[in-house]
This record gives sequence, structure tokens and C-alpha cells, in this order.
Amino acid sequence: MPDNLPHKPDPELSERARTVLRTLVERYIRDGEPVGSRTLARTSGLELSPASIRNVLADLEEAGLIAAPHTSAGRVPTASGYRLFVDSLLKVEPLGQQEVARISEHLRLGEAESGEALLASASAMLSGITRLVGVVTLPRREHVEIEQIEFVPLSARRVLVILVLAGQQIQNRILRLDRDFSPAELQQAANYLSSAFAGQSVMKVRAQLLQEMRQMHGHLNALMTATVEWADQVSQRSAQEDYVLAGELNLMDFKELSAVDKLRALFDTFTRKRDILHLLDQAIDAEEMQIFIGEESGHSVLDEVSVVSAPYSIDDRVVGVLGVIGPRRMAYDRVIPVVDVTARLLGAALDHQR
Amino acid sequence: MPDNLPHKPDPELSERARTVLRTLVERYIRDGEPVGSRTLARTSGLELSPASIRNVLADLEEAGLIAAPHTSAGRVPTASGYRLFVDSLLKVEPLGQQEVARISEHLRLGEAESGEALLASASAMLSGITRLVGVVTLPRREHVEIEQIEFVPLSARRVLVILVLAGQQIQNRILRLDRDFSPAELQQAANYLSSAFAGQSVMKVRAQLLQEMRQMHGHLNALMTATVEWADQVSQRSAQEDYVLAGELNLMDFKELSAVDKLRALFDTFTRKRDILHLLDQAIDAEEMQIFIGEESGHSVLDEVSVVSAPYSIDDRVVGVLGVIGPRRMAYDRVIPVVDVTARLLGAALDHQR
DNA sequence: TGTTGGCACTCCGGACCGGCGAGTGCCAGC
DNA sequence: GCTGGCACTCGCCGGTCCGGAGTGCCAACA
Repeated sequence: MPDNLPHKPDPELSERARTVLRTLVERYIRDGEPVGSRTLARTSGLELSPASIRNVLADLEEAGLIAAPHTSAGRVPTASGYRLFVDSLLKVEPLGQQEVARISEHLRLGEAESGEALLASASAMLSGITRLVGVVTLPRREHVEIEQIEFVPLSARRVLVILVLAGQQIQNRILRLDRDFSPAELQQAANYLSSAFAGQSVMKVRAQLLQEMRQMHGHLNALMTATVEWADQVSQRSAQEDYVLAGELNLMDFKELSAVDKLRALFDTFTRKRDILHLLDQAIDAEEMQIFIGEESGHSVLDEVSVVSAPYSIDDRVVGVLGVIGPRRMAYDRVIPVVDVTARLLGAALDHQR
Repeated sequence: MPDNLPHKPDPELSERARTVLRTLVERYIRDGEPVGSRTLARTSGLELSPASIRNVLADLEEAGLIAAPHTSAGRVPTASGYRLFVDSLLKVEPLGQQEVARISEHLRLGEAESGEALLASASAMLSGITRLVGVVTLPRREHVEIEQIEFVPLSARRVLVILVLAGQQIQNRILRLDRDFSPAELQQAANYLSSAFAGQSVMKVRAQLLQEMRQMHGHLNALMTATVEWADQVSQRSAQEDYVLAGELNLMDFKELSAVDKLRALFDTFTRKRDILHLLDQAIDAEEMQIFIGEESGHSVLDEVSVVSAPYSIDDRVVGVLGVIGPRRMAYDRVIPVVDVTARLLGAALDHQR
């Protein structure tokens, strides 16, 4: 995380200043309007007059934690203000029993037809509970094990290839071939490949497998090579490539984003995906919850939003991230535990079956 | 199509009035601003003074074909104005060779992994070429033939069911069972079902099949019944249920829609899907190109947009619709042929394989 | 009779203005 | 070190004014 603002080397805020900052941020998060000394004097709990509060505010402003949109408006937290807030002022209360139950309810594999449907509903959950944008990356497949490979003959020269991956993920694709294969041959090829992969990731075996096949009796080769290549493609794709969004429209409800061009820019980057994925990647690598506030993300389009994200795992291996995107003034105290819990539960739902 | 406006019984417009209306609509489509007598006098080709044009405009207004946003603005076409325009004033020029080629290029099944990917790329095409919103419904499956059914054992009590439908569509789902099945049993069940369906639609055979199975030797029943039920669900779903959108964001570029709340309402109905599907259904039933202009759609959220849609077929049976959604002032002369051609080519791409 | 120029009128949008309210910074006094 | 007081700065709101665009109507003309 870059040290974003060119300011004093942590002037060690006084307890008072911390209280003021905290109530200011809380207040601003609540109703999105710059807050002034007057309101703070009343609501901070400190027994101080507005005038004294103003002194504190001046200090905070100098420290780069808050800013005034214009001379006679109240103050607004800056990115570093929020940062300090979430890092050391925020008291996150864990989710209630009831809410956890509600989440895990919706994340049962019960009616979900596939892993992908599960991801979608996780995303919808996130967005539904927080009234922000939910995002869940498709599980990274480089390290995901291949459990099984099957061939289903469709018609002459058309074969359906089925790839069963760990974590309920199924991929299929139709291959067009230049000669017929008998059911027995297909079976043979499937057996061979399935045992060759034997619960390993494509990455691990690919090279060796292709090597091996090159020296083989030839006539199943076309089919098998094509299959391995495709399996490889499949595992390259994903996490780096795609995610499921939900509730994008919620962003339209926040006045700080309601300018059409800002929205347009945001939605554009949502569909372009690259920037968002780049951001989420960091969270995958970190293997723990990450929060990006405004400019911290390093992508100027995202200057006005925050992203709260947590990685999720299948069988104890981190394979993806999920999270929430919303305006900087989001209710971090609620969002953080929701994201956290959802990540855990999604992981559980995905590896619980076997 | 309802006779929308409570006005004169078609006062048989003069040739002059028609010309004025045509250039007015064309102009308004071009730059979205109310057009006045002055501009019309210059650009209509008629050798008339603004004053005379005004008389004509008064007639057109009385006939409900145009309207003035306020006293001293130019005129704007009403829904019925557009209607008359597209029905009898519009000269649609067919697409150039080059563009047709470009479309069919992108609609090759070549790299498309599945039918669904094809639909998505059709949608993207539509949106890309017209700079509007592209929409393609998933093919209706009630009448689509089931070509094949396969079972792939995953692990004890988990079986992957694969449904191969006509038109490159593949569905799969994991079934959880309450006892083990041997590969031989699965094979047997697959054979039985595949031949029972034998290229027919689920709808046709469902009842009879369930009946038959009820009297059977029992122990494969759980599996097979579940499969038939699911196949039935699959074929109920779709067309009535889902579509692929592309380029929603394009709507933000039109000033007449750029109010955040309007956009919000529109995007909401896009994700709610119901209204849009209801509209598109009519196009499916009509089995020919349909154009809904503004209020004509009957859904007040869609008052400010037009929908140009055409059904597409697989193997000569209409199974879905595709089209374009945009502001009323869209370039109908370009959009219409694009939609038309894309529908044909998509159909072709979908049934060309076998 | 249809076409035209002229004219008064309407309306929108932008610019300008002044007052109000909210909030600030600073200072002097406690 | 806290506080009240005070002058000051803005943004916002409503009002007014003006120019431009376009209209409807009328009287004159071919």
C-alpha cells in the first residue's frame, strides 16, 4: 500500500482528534453531507464547543485526513482519513447469527445447478445485503485439479468433451474431428487422460503429457492433443479473466456518483473488466481481506469508490476473490463482516461436496 | 398494433405533408433537437418559405404526428409520427456486401464454444454495429428436439447428466442420488432415455414417458424420473425466461435518456427482464420483424425507447427473437436491415451443423 | 386560393444580482 | 486551553432581465 499523502510522518493523533475524526467519518458515511464543527460538537460526545472542535478540525486537515470541498462547507474525509478510520478507529461488530444463517441458506448447493450458479448467487447476496455492487471472480483454475474427463460421441466427427474440475465446476465443448472414433476408442482415450491427470492440475502435467503422447501409437492423438490443449486454455482463463457482478445499478443511488459521465466511466470499466481484475488480483495474492479506498486503487476511474474484498478457497487453496464495490462512504462496519463471512461460506459450499 | 391516438381517421396526408414529415423525422433522428419551419424550408427540397411550412406543420400537429415540446420550440415526431415514417416514408437500403460479410464472419461457429456463446456474440454484434443495445433471447426449447442424453458417474451418488439439444445447445447438471449406480446401469438408462426421446421435444413425450416408467422395474426409476423432470424444466425455461443483452451503456450517450432516474428505470427493467420478454414474445408469435415505438409497447418504462426485433429460427422453426433497443430517434433505415440480416445469419449458424 | 413577408408574442436558457444560511478562521477574554 | 464573538467566504436559491428561436396570425400579393 503506497504512502499516499505527502504529509507529516504520522503526527500521532491525540485521543480527542481520533474521536472527532471517527464521528466525522461515521456521520459523513451516514448522510453524505460535509459535516461542520457545530454538528460534531453536538454528536461527538466530547464536551466541547464548536470553536474548539474547529481547532481539532484544522489539525486533521493539516494532517491530510479531512478536507473542505470549499471554504464554508463542512469537512469530508479524504482517502487517508478513511484509511485511518478503517484501520484503527472502526469497531466491526460480527454478524448476527441470523444473518449468517441467511447467507449460508442461499449458498447451499441444494438447488444450484452448478458452481457458476453458486458464484452468481454469492454475488447477488453481497449486493443484496449491502445495497452495493457485488463481485465474485470465477475460481482460478491453474491449480485446480482435474477430476475427470469424458467423451460423448454426438455424431460422426463431433465429440462432446467434458471436463470435471474440483469444486463443482464443469466445462464442456464440442470438438470437430477429421475422422470417426468408435465408442471404444473414446472410452480408451477418456480413461487414459483421466488417469493421467488423476486429480492434478493441468499446469503440472501438461508438458509431460504432451511429450508422452507424441511418442504414442498415433491414431488417438488428434483427439487427445486437442483435448489437452483445450483443458489448458480453460485453466488459463478464469480468475484472471472473469467475474460475476451483481447490483451495479445500486451505484446510481449515491449522489456523489450520480453524474452520468462518472457512472458511464465506472460501468465501462466494469465491462472492460481489466482494471477491476487487476485490483482483485492483489487481493488474491495477499490471501487476506483487502480494502482499497478511493485513489489507493491506483486506477483513476476508481477514485470515487472503495472496494472491500476477501479471497475464497476451495479445499484450502485460494482460488478467487469476492467483494463489494461502492462509494467511498460505505458502511465499512457492516460491509466488512459480510464480505468476510460470505467468502468463508462460499468456500465451504464449494468444497463441501465430494 | 393499437390505433394509438384519438384523432382524425387518417386524413390522407398530402404529398407535401409527407415530405415535410419525412425530412423532419430524418433531421430529428440526426441531431435530436426540435426542428423548426426555418430549417425545414431549407432542407426539405420543397421550394417553400418558412411561413408555408408552418401551415403544413400545423396540419401535422393536428393529425397527432408531431408535437411541440413548448410554444416556441420546433417540432418533434410523436410515436405515431415515427410509426407513419417507418411504415411508409422510410426507404430502407439493404446492407452492403461488406457488412453482411462482417456479420456472418463473427457468427461462424468456428471458435464459438457453444450455442450460448454464439448468441452472446450476436448480441454484441447488434450493439456494436448500431451503437444501441443488442438483445437476443435464448432459444425457446419447448419444441427443440432432444438429441441425446448421457450420464457420467462422478463419485458415489453423484452423477452428471448431459442433455444435448438441437442447435448446439448443451445442458448439464449434477444429480445427487440416494444410492449407487453402476456404469452399466447408467449406460442402460441413457440408452433407454435417448431412444425414448429420439429426436423429439420433451413436451411431446414427457407425459407418456413418465407413465411408462411408472410401470417399470423400479430401480432405475429415481434416476430417470429426475432426469426427465429436469429436462422438462430446462425446456420450459429460456425464451420465456432469459436473454443476452449487450451494450446497455450505449443508452447513456443519448441526451433524451441521460437523466439518471430514467436510466435507472430502464436498466432496472432490463435486469428484471419480465417486461422486455413480454414484448419480445409478441415478436416471436408474429414470426416476423416487429417494431415497437415508444408508447406502443404498452410498458410505460419503455415510453422513450423503440425496439426493433426479428425472430430467428433453428431448422425452420422460430425459436427466439433478437433485436435492438434504443431511443425512439434511432436510425431505423440502418437498424432494420441489420437486425433482419443478423436474425437470418444467426439462424443459419445455429442449424448449419449436424 | 395558395404563398409570402411582417409582426407581435411566447418561451427557454443563460447571465447577473442579492440575500440567506452554514461554516470557517482568528482573536481576545476568561 | 477553552470559549464566545465577529468578520468573512461560499454555495444556493429565487428573482429579473435579455437574446434567440420559433410560433400563429394577418394582410398583401400572384
